[in-house]
Amino acid sequence: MDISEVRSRIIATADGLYNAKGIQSVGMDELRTAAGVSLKKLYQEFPSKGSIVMAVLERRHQSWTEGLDATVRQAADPRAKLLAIFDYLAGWFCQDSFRGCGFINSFAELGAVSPDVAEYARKHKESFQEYVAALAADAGAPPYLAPQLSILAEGAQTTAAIAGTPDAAGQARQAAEVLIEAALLAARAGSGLAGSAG
Amino acid sequence: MDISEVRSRIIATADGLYNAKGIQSVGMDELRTAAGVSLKKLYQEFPSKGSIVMAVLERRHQSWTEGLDATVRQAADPRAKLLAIFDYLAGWFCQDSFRGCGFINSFAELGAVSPDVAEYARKHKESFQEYVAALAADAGAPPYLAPQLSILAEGAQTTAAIAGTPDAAGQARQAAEVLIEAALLAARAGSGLAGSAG
DNA sequence: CGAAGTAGAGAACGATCGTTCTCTCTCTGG
DNA sequence: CCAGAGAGAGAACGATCGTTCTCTACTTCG
Repeated sequence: MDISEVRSRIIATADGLYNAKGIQSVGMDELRTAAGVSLKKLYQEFPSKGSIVMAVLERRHQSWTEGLDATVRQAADPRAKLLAIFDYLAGWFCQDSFRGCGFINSFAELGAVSPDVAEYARKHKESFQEYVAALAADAGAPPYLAPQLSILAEGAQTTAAIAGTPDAAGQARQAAEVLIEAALLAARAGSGLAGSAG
Repeated sequence: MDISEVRSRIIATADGLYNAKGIQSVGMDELRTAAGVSLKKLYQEFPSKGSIVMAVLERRHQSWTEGLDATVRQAADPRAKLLAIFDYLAGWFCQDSFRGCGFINSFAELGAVSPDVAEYARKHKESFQEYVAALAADAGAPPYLAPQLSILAEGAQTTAAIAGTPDAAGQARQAAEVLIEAALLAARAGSGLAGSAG
């Protein structure tokens, strides 16, 4: 467990530094100092910087998934769960450490030269879309709603990051309300017709 | 004019390389070879790599603005102009060279360490939002519509880049239709009431 | 023709990167 | 008390980066 403690401390430190300054701007020596471990131990735990990057991405994925799900679970009904996605974003955007989605950033930085990073970012976004799709299905919405909400969430992240303000979360949430409303109306109308016809 | 020709050739080459491989992954020597100029001439035209990056950002901003406006101008009515934004995105996403929004990417890569890059990315996004706001105002939509459509456009860009498919453009366009419809309905209802009251 | 200024090619330089090696110190087993 | 394994600190290494310098060749003007 001690060996795991130092490992997770390295990953957590790397996560913070990579988020704050970008991956390529943080050298192994800076990470070593910040994590308070020897360079030898660092390379004992990880064979290369690339493997640290992948470990950080895994940590981010887990953190995002758990945090999002915790917020969504607090919502009462399926429609509120869909909107809770944007409440989670709002809380995230207000953190001082927020500098945009770590997967979008790492993809932008390394996606073209590191297939592993590109693939992991793709899978992360795919899993988010599937998560939204499950929530939308629970709400009885037609399948086209999930990509729409996912795109809104992605856009809110980059907009908030570049603008430096959390406004985009609320704006995206209001847009989501409209889209959900319209999709549910269409579904009810569609299923009603189909139901009466079937 | 010849001095300007070599300069623009350098910028165009740098744009292509930076887009394809990321800024930090492209060295001055690679740029020199690809542009077919001597290292001396390169540093004669630009004092540093950073200034080339800024010149590339300017070129991207101009290219984006002109391309978008050309597509928008072809649309007949204000509502179609708003939707034309997503048609422009669709065409862009289908290009082989598409690797995401260059401003999002450069912000992710250098925003934390280069205030100039961060500021330019912010201004670019701001100008896009103002452009959308003007189109939305022409359509008679309430002011909240523009940020919603901007966020959709941003999200479509990152989604398409990471997923590697152009699907997001169409999905965002459909969402935009719903949002525009709802906003115009609300505006007509609101102005109708206000007008009858005033 | 001859001299001088200019441009190109690439070597060179200092800095920094990821990674490895060395040296020293400590801790443990007998 | 001692021998040896292991860990920490940081020097060292090769590669690469951005940037500058050198050397050569060509061109142009008198």
